Amino acid sequence: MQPPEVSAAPGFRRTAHGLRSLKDAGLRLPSSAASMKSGETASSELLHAQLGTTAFVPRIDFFWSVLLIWLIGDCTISDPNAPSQKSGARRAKKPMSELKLPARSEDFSEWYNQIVLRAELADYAPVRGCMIVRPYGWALWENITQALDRRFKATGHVNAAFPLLIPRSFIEKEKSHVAGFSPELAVVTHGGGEELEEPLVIRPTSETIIGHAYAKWIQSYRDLPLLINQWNSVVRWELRTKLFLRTLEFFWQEGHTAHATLAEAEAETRQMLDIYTDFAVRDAAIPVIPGRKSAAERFAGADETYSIEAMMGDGKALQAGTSHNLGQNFAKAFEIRYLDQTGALQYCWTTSWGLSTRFIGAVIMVHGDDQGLVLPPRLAPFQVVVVPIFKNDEEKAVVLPLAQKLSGTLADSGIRLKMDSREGISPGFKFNDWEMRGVPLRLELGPRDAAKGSVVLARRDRPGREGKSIAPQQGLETAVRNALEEIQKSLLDRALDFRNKNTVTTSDYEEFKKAVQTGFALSWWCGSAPCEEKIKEETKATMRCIPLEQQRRSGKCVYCGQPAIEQGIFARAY
RNA sequence: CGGGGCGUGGCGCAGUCUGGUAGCGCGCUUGCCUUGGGCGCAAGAGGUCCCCGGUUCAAAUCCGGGCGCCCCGACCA
Repeated sequence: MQPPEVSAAPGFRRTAHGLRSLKDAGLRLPSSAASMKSGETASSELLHAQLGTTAFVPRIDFFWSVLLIWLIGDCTISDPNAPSQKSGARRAKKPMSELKLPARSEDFSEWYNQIVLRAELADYAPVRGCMIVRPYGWALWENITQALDRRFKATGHVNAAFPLLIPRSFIEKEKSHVAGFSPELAVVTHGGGEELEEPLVIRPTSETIIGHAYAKWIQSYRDLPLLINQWNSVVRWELRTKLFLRTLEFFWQEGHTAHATLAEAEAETRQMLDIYTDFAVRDAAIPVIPGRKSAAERFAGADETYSIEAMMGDGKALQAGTSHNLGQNFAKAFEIRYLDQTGALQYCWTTSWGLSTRFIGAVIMVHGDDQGLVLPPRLAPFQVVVVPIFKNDEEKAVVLPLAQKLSGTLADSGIRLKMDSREGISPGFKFNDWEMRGVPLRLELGPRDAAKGSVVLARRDRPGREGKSIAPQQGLETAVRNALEEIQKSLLDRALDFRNKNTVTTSDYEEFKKAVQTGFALSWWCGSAPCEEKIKEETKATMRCIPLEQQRRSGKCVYCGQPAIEQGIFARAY
């Protein structure tokens, strides 16, 4: 069934709370039409009966609609050109637009909000700007944390936990750090009913408190490198928030390392950037551009900041992970020193790196489509959903045990699987439901399959008939694994293709301005802050990063025309 | 922090202008019926109308104050 065209759409904007609605996305009935619903139920049956048997459909149709209007009073039902009252009545009764997401191409922002809520990834919390991560969203986050944690451990890092509360004086010890963070600090002034002597801040990041600890723990070059990571949440008092992308509190990991030399610290910084890149590409199927940040975009307190930048489905950029070389800034502020082999006292070189729940936003915005979420198999909480189909006890007795058996086999082989045995819900509903929630592969198993020894596989990355195929129950595990691999690959290919199509390499400022409206511009930049600033003012695009991979040529700055030796990615950003 | 919108069963809204019985849809519960792309029928449960104060015989509605949320513009993962 096609979603109905409800004629009153223009000008009928959702109200604020409508944005939260799970159920009425896109429903734009005028109140008069809505009120028709109550009166129309009985009549609609009548209409069906009449329409089914008469040759004078158009006349009868008109007659009945007039009667209906008359009965109901002030009712602006309908478009007289509607195909028939039959469908008209059904529409009013059960508008499918109610169940449908806003189209991604029409309202990207609203589409995003709806997906987060309807796929049950997260919900709004009672405090402005905070989010509740729901089990399904948290399961996704857990898979992200595991994929990263594995990589951290493999490169010699260990996990620990540092406190939530930090003495305010700590934040003030590193001057650019204070400048960067003080506007967004949450400060605790009272405890135990008394005003505190020294206010505490809720960590916006943990460089300072970890610096304090490292100063105690590090004495000798033998204590280095120190490689610690922590999984936690931090608070930054943001003014404009959006679930996952920007919330007051967010979850992340922050790695903090100390090294004997600048070279080592730089190598660590770059290694972690590589790890983020590898994770994004291989596990999340998100192509990213690893690069160096300009001075203006650098972390408060870092000598050098690197990031991976990804293109979202609307052409905007999202910083998906960052890695900082902190030089000796924090080492000096917190006296993190060691005795080297010659017995000389040296300041350490430190790094920090983080990836947050914002990454979930990237997954949504890179892969999602009009049907909802699309999750890459390697991160999906459920890689496969099994929908059994039957219409009576007899069929149920055949189908259900078979579905359970096949599910059991697949689950035992390590495939993350959900068997949807909810009763009283039609298979069609389940199809749509799990598509909205992004499950990569659906297995449909009905009486016909049971008889033929087959299963229907439906790929989420190709909605509808196109993505369906029939596989034998024998050797299903292999077929499923192959399908998941293919989906993983096709998601990456598609995202990469999209990014390439929407990235323009240009030295012409007019062309540049056009490019950053819809995607990325790769352009020569002279490296001066004023040019960067002007570009931002004039186009709203910022310097996302200077890609690590550079051509060896040189060129002219896209803004000022002065000689430039590096090309940067410019884009509007989240 | 500036501009706009909103606050009424779980969710979305009507009712507020013009004061007098709190209503609709969805969802939920129970039963029947259905189930290969968002089923249907019937019967139920569920509300301090954001808070405080005022006016009035009477306030969801009028007046004053407060709180909260969402959306659009300057900083950040």
